[in-house]
Amino acid sequence: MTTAQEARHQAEEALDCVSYRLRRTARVIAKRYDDALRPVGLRNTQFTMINALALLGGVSIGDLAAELATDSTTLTRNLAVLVRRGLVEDLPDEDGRVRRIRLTEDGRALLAQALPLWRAAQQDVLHSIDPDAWNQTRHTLAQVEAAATGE
Amino acid sequence: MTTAQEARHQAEEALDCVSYRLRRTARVIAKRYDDALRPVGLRNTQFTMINALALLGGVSIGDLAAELATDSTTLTRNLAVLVRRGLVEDLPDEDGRVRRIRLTEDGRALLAQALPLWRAAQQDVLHSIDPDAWNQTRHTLAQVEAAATGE
DNA sequence: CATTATTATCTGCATATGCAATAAATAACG
DNA sequence: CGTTATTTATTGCATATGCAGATAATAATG
Repeated sequence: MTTAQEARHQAEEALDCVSYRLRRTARVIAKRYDDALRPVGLRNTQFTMINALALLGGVSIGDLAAELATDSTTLTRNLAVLVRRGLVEDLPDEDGRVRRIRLTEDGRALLAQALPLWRAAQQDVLHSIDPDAWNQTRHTLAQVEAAATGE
Repeated sequence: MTTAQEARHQAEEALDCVSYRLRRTARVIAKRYDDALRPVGLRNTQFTMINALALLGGVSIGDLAAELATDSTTLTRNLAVLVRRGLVEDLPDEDGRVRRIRLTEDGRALLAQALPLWRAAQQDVLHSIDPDAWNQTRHTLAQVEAAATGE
């Protein structure tokens, strides 16, 4: 019979969906970091953007999007929130199409406040698993990412 | 000196953020599955909800939210999209506060169409890594999730 | 049984996400 | 040098996400 039992079996199989598992854990863990960063008024994504800009100041939106593996239209809007708050500024480039993005002094100061909060959350999460587990997982994540984007 | 070099060092450290890595890979992989499911007009999250409902028909929003580790307010809105499309129906319960959610016939039929598309994407992703890698990663994800929610 | 507490869901608000299409500017070409 | 192609960024649209607060209904209490 291919009806009820078969459908049930297939649905159970699909619970192992890689995308579902990743999105689910990402949601749960993001909440953890969001809680940790709340005192400085930053969310996960914002912390990541600011942190990346601390390393790549003066980068274009396209390059930053590639660096963070984000869609550039998403990044445009996410950055707008930080610009509105005075944490980031976007300056014109010689090339009239390009905007150069960089941290303001306020942005850099807030990042300094956020880093200890982030580090506490990070250590908390890492302490919940075997020391090697995160290295293996990070490696696997990088592999599936490369395969998904590289083809 | 604790200024430029130190700040740079800390920012590099924060690139290993567990939350960032998970969200990033989840984004990339979700896109992969979204592409695969586009022919049937379903997105990742919708496929997951419909699939869960194939197993847990007649469940309440709260229970389904707990099952999917999602916020119930998010689920309320995500389900509304599926109800609007006639894939899901929500019926009143004896308890006047509770809504019983279940698939419609159309929803069940669409899931049947979606499953082969999902399976192709899943196999594609799994083939990009070592056979054991996903088992290990899934285990690690479950561990960090449990630690983050259980405390 | 009336009052209070708890529970289930939904709304308002803000951010996050990406596709399709647009606008603006530079680059390439003939 | 003018036309066409390409590149960079933005907007319109729709879904995804969760916190705070509101609403409605049941449960607990005295």
